[in-house]
Amino acid sequence: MEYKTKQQDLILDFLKTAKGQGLSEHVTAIDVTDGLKKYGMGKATVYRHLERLVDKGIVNKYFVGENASACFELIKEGDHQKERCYHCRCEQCGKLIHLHCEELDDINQHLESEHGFLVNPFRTVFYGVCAECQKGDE
Amino acid sequence: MEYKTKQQDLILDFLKTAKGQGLSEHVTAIDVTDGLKKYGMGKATVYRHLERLVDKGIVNKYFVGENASACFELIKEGDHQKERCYHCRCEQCGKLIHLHCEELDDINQHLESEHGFLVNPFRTVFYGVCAECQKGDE
DNA sequence: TTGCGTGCAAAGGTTTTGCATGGCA
DNA sequence: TGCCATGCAAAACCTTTGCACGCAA
Repeated sequence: MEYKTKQQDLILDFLKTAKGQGLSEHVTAIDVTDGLKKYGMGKATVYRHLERLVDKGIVNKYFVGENASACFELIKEGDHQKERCYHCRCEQCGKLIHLHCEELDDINQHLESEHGFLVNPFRTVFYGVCAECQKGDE
Repeated sequence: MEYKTKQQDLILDFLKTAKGQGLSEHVTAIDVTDGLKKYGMGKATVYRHLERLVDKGIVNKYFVGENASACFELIKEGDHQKERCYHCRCEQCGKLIHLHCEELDDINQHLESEHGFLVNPFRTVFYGVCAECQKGDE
């Protein structure tokens, strides 16, 4: 049995509107904790809810960057069908790039048919160097 | 100036032979620490050396799975040219699959030419579900 | 002898857990 | 009234840092 609580809604709302709060789409548990501290929410509650949302398949959890903190992202409705969103992480400036690309869909299909591996695009992050940082290197 | 020490060699040897020690190619700092504890090696030394090896480009550091612990992997000679090695992580059984695939090289080229993003294959991990676990699901 | 490398312990940051209390059904 | 959810604090966990000593050059 599961109860419906204020905190539950607050966390979901925060994830939905994270972009408007000066944060990127990539939100750490700390971000959520800090953002909701004003409502008197404890961090344990945040962690417990985020974990539960991940289990339910509503939220995606992934790791980017050097630090050991996980990122959470709401999975949008459309994402299940075609609006797949891939992440590229620049190892130099730390920027995280969202991109939608059919070629990447193709490679997932290839991995599935040839290697039997079904890719989860929400979790997968490409590491590398972004265009700007490549310019800076030269 | 850099000194040559016993510990340095021990860590490199451990990475080279990790596979033979009941571990996969994917070794965490904890694995190294535990494996070399018998030689009286402190964990700080392990972390400092691993970081240095990463800076030198000898060892690759990447994150897999739920826990926040980093994995380290020796970069083999051939890898720099064509023997690129991609990682696939099964979200269900936790298995980590190494694979060499030209199609994946193609996608990297695509990301570079079309999106200006230069992928680092050593860091990039595909998340998803492996063949066996897909069978189990049905 | 110089000063980098080491090991220990302590600190730092993130996440998990225990427990008494509060709130939903 | 039951019992899940919450908040606080403490613990667990991985990693980094400070410091005195040891060892390579």
